[in-house]
Amino acid sequence: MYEEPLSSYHSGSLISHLLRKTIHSKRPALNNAHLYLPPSSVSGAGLVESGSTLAESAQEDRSSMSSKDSLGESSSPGGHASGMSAEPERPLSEHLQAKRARVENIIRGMAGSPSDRSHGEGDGVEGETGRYGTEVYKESKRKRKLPQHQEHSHSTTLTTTSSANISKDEECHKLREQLQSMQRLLRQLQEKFLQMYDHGNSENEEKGEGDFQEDVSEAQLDLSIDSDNKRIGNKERMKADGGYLSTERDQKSLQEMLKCELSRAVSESVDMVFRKLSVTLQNQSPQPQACQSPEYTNVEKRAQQTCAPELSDSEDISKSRLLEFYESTPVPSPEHQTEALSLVVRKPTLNQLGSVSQQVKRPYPLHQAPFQFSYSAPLHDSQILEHLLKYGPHANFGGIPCLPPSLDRSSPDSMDLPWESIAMRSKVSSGHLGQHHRPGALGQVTVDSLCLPHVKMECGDLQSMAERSTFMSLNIQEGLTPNHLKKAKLMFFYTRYPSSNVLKTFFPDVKFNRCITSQLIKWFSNFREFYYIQMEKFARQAIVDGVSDVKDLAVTRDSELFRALNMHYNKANDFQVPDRFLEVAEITLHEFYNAISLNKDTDPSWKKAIYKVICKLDSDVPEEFKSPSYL
DNA sequence: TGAGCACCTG
DNA sequence: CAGGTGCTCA
Repeated sequence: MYEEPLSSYHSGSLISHLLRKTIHSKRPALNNAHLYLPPSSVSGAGLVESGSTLAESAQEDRSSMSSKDSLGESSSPGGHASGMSAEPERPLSEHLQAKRARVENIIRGMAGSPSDRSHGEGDGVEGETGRYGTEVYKESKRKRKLPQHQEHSHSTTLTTTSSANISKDEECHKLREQLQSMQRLLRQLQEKFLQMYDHGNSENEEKGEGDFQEDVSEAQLDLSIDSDNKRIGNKERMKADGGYLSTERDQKSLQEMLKCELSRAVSESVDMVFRKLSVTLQNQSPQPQACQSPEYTNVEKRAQQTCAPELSDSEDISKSRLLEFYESTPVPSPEHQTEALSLVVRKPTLNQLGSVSQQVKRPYPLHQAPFQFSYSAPLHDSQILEHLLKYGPHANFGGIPCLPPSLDRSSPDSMDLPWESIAMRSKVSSGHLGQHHRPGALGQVTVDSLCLPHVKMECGDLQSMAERSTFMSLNIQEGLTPNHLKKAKLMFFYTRYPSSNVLKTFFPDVKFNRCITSQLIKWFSNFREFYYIQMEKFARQAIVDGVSDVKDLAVTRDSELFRALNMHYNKANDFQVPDRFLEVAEITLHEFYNAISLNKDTDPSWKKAIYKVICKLDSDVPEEFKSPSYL
């Protein structure tokens, strides 16, 4: 679809990536399916022999697998995953107004968003964080050390407000290009918006049943996560009211409204920026009179607030400079902030329940945030717009796991990683994982892990140290968090015997050392222990119960055995356990059953043979888990 | 010798 | 889940 030809910052790939994400409403249930081995064929020796073949055939078409459990995705305990809480009734007009306001907020936010960012920008930050890696575990030191780079760069920007030597034409040209690309993106946003809206409508009218599509359109429609957490989506409410058709007209009008707002905002913001540019270029004064003009719209006011000192800076008004220009914007007064911060992340979702006053709380100057968000991946307006495209200005950026230095930025993958991810929140501060976490919803949440510069700007807005540490924890970790544990447990559904390399690959946000590695290995060891204990227990129980044939021992999602395992590794039950795990569990159960039946358990090392079998049955862990922010 | 594992224990 | 222990293996 849409590609950004002028883009020097991957917006094209980002967009297509997002569109892909959107299109694939469901993650493939098992993209790493292994050859299924019927229990009858599982004699220990045979399996061991075919071990390597097994691994190779892991890529085989899954159709070769017998699907005893047809429950598959649909067996997901559906309802709970919607994450929608009931909302007190609210008049439709009010709701529409709220949406309208949100759209305006987006646009205002866009007006103040960084135009671009050079790839070099992150270097300093990364270098800084990279050095922390050393053996020592003193987090506090780390935190104190980190902000330096930012402080430096920002104060530099703030203080050098003179002598722009570069050709104004060139400058103008660059800005124009950026603005044009921004304009295109805004249009894209608009189209996407309406497209999704329409799509969502038809989907829902056809199906009448909430599914991922609805989730997507809902997420995109509902441009903000209301701070009071009371709202539910338009459609949700309509559904509650007993149908869509009756409210079709309202939706249409809302749609029209959105269209108008977006069109207006696009032209306004572009015009405004051009105006601002010309004003700034004319009088290199940091305080153009235009700023005071009362007739400016809110959008313009926002931009005027940001227009102050910086454009005159520098030998080279590069993209990164422009970004700093925005980032170093002086903290606006509260009454302005309510408008200006709309684009910006205020805080992790959990505490987004907070009041509007949170928006104006900024205990630290932007550039003096008491802790650092290093973002190795450069962030761009396109990314911001993409995020808005999906989530709106208030969407949760809380899970932003800035790419750890360990991820080589030169690697093409490092750019992609955040997009593959799910917002992660440390259980330390968030309690439980959101209910939204289910495979089908992966695509929906991916962009939450954007590393937007605004996050850095807003870190001062976080209210509690707990939140800050949560944010910190999203950078490179020197310890394992409860979220890592949870992730490890989910990984166990795929691999019972992960290699160290796998662990390193799938915990990229963890700074590995001997201790961490052994801890992770220990975790999996404990998982296996529980797993095998359950297997033995249920196998013995089956024998006691008089089960005479292994074929009568099936492991389905209804099985007690599965419930026990699921309770252990997936307590919140918000993860769709892969079918393959059920198969492996069944094989394991059969192994135990057979061994016990044959009195092999008299041999003290009788389990070893079983272990040998089971360790061959590991699957590849899905790519999503590679994201540092998964969960 | 160290890594990785299972097992036992708290 | 982590600590300790003993075993195996490279």
